[in-house]
Amino acid sequence: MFAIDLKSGLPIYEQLYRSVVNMVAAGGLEPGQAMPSVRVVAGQMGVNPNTVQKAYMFLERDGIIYSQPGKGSFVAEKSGAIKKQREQALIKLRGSLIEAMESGLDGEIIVGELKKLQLSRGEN
Amino acid sequence: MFAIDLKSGLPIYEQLYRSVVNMVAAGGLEPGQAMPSVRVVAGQMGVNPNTVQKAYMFLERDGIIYSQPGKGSFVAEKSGAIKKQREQALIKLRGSLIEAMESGLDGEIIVGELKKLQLSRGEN
Amino acid sequence: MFAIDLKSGLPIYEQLYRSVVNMVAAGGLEPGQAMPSVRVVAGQMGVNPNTVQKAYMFLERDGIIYSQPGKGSFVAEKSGAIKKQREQALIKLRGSLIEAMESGLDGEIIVGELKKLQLSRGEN
Amino acid sequence: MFAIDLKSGLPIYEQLYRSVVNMVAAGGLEPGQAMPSVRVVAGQMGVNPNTVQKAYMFLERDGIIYSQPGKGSFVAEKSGAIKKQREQALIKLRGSLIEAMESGLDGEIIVGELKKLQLSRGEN
DNA sequence: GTGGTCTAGACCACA
DNA sequence: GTGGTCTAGACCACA
Repeated sequence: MFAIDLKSGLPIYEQLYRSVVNMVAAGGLEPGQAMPSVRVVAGQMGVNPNTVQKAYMFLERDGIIYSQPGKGSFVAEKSGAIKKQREQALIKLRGSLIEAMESGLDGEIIVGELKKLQLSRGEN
Repeated sequence: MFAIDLKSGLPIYEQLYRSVVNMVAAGGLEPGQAMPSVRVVAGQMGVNPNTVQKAYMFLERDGIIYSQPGKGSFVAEKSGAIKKQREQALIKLRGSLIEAMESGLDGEIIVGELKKLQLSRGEN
Repeated sequence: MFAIDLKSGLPIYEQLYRSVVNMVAAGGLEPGQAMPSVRVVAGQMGVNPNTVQKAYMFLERDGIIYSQPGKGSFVAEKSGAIKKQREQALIKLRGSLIEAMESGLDGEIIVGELKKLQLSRGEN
Repeated sequence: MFAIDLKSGLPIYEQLYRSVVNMVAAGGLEPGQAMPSVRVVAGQMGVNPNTVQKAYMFLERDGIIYSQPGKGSFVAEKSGAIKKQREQALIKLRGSLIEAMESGLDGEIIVGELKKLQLSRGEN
């Protein structure tokens, strides 16, 4: 249903959050589509309903989904998810760049890594 | 003495660990040099000795320092620790770069972030 | 629950660590199985939770178990840990054999020790 | 003067003890020969006199050296040192064998290691 | 004095 | 309830 890894160390609600964001951004969840209910997700993934509820709360706060009382939760505009995903990617990237530079990795090596990845992705 | 920020959310022992690693990498602590004792660090930083002990334990485990009960703790050879640190930073950086590109962040934006960081670090 | 001997001189957390490693290696603890909680182990063995926590921390660091805050600790895949353990045992054994031979101990005496141990273990 | 490794983790007095035992057993220190005084050893090795004193105390207790009040310490019979060395090697070997077997290493593998070492030493 | 271990007990995020 | 962090304070071997 959603991709979570119990061994990853990341809180499960955080993994659920990201999984939904990524699915909306990638088109796996269409805008307007009904989200599975908290209980269904919890049941199918063998996870505590409180945990799913927490993920949904943050998703709504960030405008990735919206809830209609009595009807359930629905997927919001795709653009919001994409924006959020980029924000998160950028924050993480900044952290990695700082660590890389603090460890003495040269700027050229970093740009080299980037170019290698661009090439490999361009060839896919 | 060492840089820690109680509000950062990161555990204190983890901040101490990183602070020492960075100082060794930057040459602020020379190989063979005596580290300030667990009790001294605890006293000067207003932190419990157990917390400092925990940081020192991880530092020894990772070969950054070595301890001699009864004598004190000493900075280990620089090369091993630094090399390991760079490896880890590079692996993390690759992951972030892939995520950034998958989220649609442009290569130019990424290089831009790198340049911003280089400037801010160069000006320090 | 786990085998510890307060008189042995070895730290309690180290004995707990070894006991768990041996049980996983011997199949007494199956991969994926839930470990008894830190508090339960502490209570049943008459030991402080911090001490058990320390053992669990090292077990997780070495990939013998993995922890999920809020859920519990679980036995990890068997293969990785065991393989590592064997490697370390073999390296240590080689060192001991060299020392034994250098000190003039005969090969037959060494094999005799091995057979004695095999007998005593086979009879358990 | 004597072989000690500050990073080894073994107490220094224990390393001094072993170093003397090995030197007597190997003939580097002759029976009847005067041992360097505690102060000289401490001075030359940059070690606390208390530490050297402790090593000498155990060496005398185990009959490796003997002291003549007012004259100093002297190397005892070679046979005592050799016997002690073998004892220690055997104790260490037993520990390694137990660990090796607990980690699941087969008895044949262990004997194989022994034979490999015997061959390589026979060819030296 | 120095590192290392341990107890007792508190508080936190997460489930 | 569960793991994780932290304080306060004791005790030990070693130097």
